[in-house]
Amino acid sequence: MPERRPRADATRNREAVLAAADDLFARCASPDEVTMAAVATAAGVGKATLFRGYGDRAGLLRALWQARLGPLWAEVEQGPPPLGPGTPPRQRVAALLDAMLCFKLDHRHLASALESSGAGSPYGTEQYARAHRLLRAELAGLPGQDSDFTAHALLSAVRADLVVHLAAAPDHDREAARTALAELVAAVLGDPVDRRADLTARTADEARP
Amino acid sequence: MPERRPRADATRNREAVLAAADDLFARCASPDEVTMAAVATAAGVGKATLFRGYGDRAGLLRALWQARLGPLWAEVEQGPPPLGPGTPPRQRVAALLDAMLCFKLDHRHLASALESSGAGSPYGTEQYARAHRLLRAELAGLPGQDSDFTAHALLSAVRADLVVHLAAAPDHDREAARTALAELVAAVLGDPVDRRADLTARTADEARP
DNA sequence: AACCTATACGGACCGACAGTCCGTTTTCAA
DNA sequence: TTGAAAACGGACTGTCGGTCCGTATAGGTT
Repeated sequence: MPERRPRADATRNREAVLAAADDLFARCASPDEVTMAAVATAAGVGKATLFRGYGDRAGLLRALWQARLGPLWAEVEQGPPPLGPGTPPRQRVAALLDAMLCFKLDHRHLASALESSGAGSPYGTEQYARAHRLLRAELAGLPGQDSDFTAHALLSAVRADLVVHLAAAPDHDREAARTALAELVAAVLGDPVDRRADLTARTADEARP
Repeated sequence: MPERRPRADATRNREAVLAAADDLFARCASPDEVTMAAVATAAGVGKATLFRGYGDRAGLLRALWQARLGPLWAEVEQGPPPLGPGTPPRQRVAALLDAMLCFKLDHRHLASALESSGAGSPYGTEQYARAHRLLRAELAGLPGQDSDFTAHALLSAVRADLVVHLAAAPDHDREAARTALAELVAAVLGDPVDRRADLTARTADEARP
């Protein structure tokens, strides 16, 4: 079997569809006002081409997400610290969550499209499973609670629709959000340094009668 | 204006619809195989009666959720400790989250129906706003991080689809889940007792070269 | 009991959208 | 050049949420 490579027009159209979809999701307020027909038209392509290329709506969303997430994930898997492997667990977990928050802030439209109209719940997607496995593995090297549940809980703090909700607030501030998340992570991990300082200060305040 | 009360058949039908919907959601695997027509038929009622009574699908879901959640919410607002008011913040937050976890475990089908096919994201519903306000208020009385974000993060740890996902695992154990959540809450709140003990142990381990 | 009307009922109907089918066009290797 | 595999596109279908409107009924009035 000579293993033909795909035809030129096919790959060209794949690209066009992804670009068109990205653009439309960015432009529209709600993900589900972006119909498959609209994507097809915007990409200058027939509807069947969408479905042939991606199976269904959820497939298109997943592919688009995958394409955008690719670089970040590569950095996580084989990049330098603090995202890459070989980083001490505490720092890597913090870096991972910070990166996810930033990524989702930068790709809100896609993120919410994926979660809401995408494929029901994010749990059960391969993406989620990978992120969860990684996080759980890092947490397992740390003292403290049930690493499986903790990984879920940390990931849930950067879920797309929560991020979208936070970012939609009139007084939203990216850096403040990152700080708040970092503090949460530190608290959950029981960061020895911050926690000790924090404890000390609080004790000093409260102990004074 | 004499403020007529609704006709007897109207209220009877309202009940019937709620009961039928609850039953159907419990019986079906995925929430969106429960069509409005099916609910109408199961309730022995015309489709228009559903829409007249609840506006749209999301409205029906919300009403159903509200009806089931009512008792719990009443307990939170005016019941005895630890759920009711007057409880010390740490304990009340823990009790609230535990209660939410249990409630969602007991009403998985409804919970996931509400979140997935319901009305897109839970943020923006009055229900969520109330829970968030309450939690934030309790957290504000505690030292530590940004109480607004922390409230969101804690609530996200008991989101319906996460709970459903956890409960679907073959080795799921209700008590273990409650414990894991309680530990998470303690960590996030920086529970002074547990935390200090924990710190001591860990420091002793790590400090030794 | 007969009557009257606001209120509610129900199922035929509509528009929209995800997903499919099939005749036509394009690529590309021989 | 040619022919067949690969890809295309838009008309078509099935389903579902939601509406419309003629009909039935509750329940107050006489």
